[in-house]
Amino acid sequence: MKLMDIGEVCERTGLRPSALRYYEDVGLISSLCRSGLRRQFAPEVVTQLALIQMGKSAGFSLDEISEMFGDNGQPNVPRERLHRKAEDLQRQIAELKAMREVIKHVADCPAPTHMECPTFRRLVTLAARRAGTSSRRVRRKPHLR
Amino acid sequence: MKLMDIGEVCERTGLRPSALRYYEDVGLISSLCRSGLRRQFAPEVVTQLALIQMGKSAGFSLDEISEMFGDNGQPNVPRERLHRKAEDLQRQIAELKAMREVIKHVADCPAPTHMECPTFRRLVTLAARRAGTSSRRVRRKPHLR
DNA sequence: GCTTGACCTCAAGTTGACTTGAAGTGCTAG
DNA sequence: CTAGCACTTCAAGTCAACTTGAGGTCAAGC
Repeated sequence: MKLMDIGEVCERTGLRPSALRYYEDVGLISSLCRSGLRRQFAPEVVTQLALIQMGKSAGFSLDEISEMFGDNGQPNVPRERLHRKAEDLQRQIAELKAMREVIKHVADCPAPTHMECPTFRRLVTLAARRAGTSSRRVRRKPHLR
Repeated sequence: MKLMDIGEVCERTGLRPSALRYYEDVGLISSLCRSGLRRQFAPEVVTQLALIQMGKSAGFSLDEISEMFGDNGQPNVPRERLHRKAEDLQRQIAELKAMREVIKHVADCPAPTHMECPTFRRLVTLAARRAGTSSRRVRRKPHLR
């Protein structure tokens, strides 16, 4: 089980060193030891980081992610709670689908002003009703250098 | 066509006055006129705001939203671009579904450590592969008072 | 005339998730 | 022995999307 420098982890995950150090800081991942000053990571962090990236793009905050999969990918949260997360996700999926329909409609509908198109209004008001009931929050645009 | 005070718009949308003023500031919505100091909004802003909320919970930034539906809900963006947005959304939907599967699995799988469970690893690596190809970014947790 | 309540403006603060920069460490190669 | 490189720490900066707070306006009701 060969250990990796931060640079190698970066290469394999596409993340930047500063991000990995930050994740370690907040306890999302951990390095096994140091070689001199350098952090040494076990190969599993690559999988863990994949999980983290997935969680992020699903709209979970780092806090929620570490809640779901503790320091080593183990969930430290009751099943019931996880099932609620899954339901949350289900709701967010529905919202995204609604949004996709609206966008497709806008792209293709020839009506001069969408606010007057009944299909459009129906899509939006339906979606708005749902939006009120959901509490999903989603991550923001990362600052891409 | 009766005009509305900011307070009424807030009531109908669940948004806070400060948010509406901010949206007006950045040009997402606009008030028709003032009565004294008070902004007067047309009833359509309610629909517009629903659209905005939908966009946000779909992970679009306010910038992207105003790009998609200009100041009055009219898109000022070529169809082709909108179709790309729809495809983006499709990808994000797939990611969310993957995440949902992972969570469901974690909730129910009896394996002592998930990192060793083959199903888990398969789900994660599959999802990671996809995550690399997508560029969807998603809004962050709002600061709920 | 005075209070109350709903609005207003403007500047500054907050949050999460990093990034940036300055200054230092430690191994390797020439 | 020195240079270079990949790493290190730590404090401060950045970004979007608001919120908060101080101080002001205005119409309505007592």
